[in-house]
Amino acid sequence: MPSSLEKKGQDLGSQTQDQSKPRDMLQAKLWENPCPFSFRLNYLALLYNSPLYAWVEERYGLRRPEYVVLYSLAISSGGSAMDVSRTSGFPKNTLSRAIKRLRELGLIDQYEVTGIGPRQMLDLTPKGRVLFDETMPTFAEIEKRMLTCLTTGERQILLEILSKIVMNGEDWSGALPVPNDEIGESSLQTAHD
Amino acid sequence: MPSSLEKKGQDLGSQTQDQSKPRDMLQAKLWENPCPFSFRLNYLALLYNSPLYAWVEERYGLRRPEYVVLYSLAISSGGSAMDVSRTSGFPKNTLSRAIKRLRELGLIDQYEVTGIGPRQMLDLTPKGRVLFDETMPTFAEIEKRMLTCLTTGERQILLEILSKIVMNGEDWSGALPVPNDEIGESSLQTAHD
DNA sequence: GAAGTCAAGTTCAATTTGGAACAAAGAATT
DNA sequence: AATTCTTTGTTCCAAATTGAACTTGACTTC
Repeated sequence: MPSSLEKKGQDLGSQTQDQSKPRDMLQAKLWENPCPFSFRLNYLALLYNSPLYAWVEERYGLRRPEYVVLYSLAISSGGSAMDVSRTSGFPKNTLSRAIKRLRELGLIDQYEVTGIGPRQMLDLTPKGRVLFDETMPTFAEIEKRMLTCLTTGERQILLEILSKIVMNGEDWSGALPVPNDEIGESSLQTAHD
Repeated sequence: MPSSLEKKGQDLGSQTQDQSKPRDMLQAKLWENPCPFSFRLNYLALLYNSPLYAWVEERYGLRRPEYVVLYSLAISSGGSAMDVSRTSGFPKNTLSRAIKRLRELGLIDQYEVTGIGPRQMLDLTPKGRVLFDETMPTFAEIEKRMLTCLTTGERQILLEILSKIVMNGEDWSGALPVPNDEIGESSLQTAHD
């Protein structure tokens, strides 16, 4: 449902002040945004994820964290819960529940490996592999469609550039700059608690 | 599918075996992923959003949907709840709550405009504008840091390409391909409920 | 080898979320 | 003009999420 943006290509030059507002807001977020890159990131991730995870849930009864675990294990040949957490952003207790359910469904197995602390290694069962092989093409197909409007060269450049940013993630993510911190008490009462 | 800058961090075996696995999963998601673009999208959005919204919540007591409303209204000079919903992905009831709280805090105003259905126009109060002006630079700064590893040309190209994909969003988002749909009952009993 | 430290995973409780039903204001159709 | 239809926004409530505390197992240091 979050995908019905601007059904008709109405001319937005009319300027009657209250007509095509949703389009205006999208245009503003695209072209008058102090964070133009971040917006595109979030917006595209949204447009991509929503229909796919809705489909997986409706058709396979797997919620998003569960499918994320399955997918992560599939392409990296196993791993631990913390691996999935760090590369997907879900907190470990959410993943703990997801893993429990996936095991109950017989989609993944848990190997107790001694010598690495309380860590437990996870991997797909054959059944889990079948489910992944069955669903993955749909994810790949939407990604393919998403990139159809680009030339082959553009697709290559895009991946290269994004890779660069990801690999430098440790440099920019983390500590905040907090421009006027420690001095300005902010215009708003810190109303939490 | 990987391009020229393959496997930069392959030499991390010098460390103990402790930290090697999460690295491996990240590398797998980067270079052996059938959806390499989607992963980068989600991963970068995560890395960007998490610290920022945590900061806004801790420092200003505003949760993410609330700040999203504020930000959206700020850069598009007002709008309706549905405008924000469609451009941000949050469902309308979540935004309804957020709007209510922002009004209670005196950060936004609600103008009843007759003649446009039940739609209500929202806009920032001066107080809301101050809060936006105070917080926005931090968001912009993180985005700037995120892009420091790129040349000016690369930044330009990146924005152009992403814009193209966003503008074609209606073409690829929406109906799913569902490769082997309608026939295979899937390998998993639809175990939801 | 015993105590302390640390990271991974689980459980619990409180909060947040979002689907569904509902209410309200125009617009469209007759 | 009356009756539907459509779109926006709100309320309700069940379910999901996640921070915090807790448990477990291994490594470190004495």
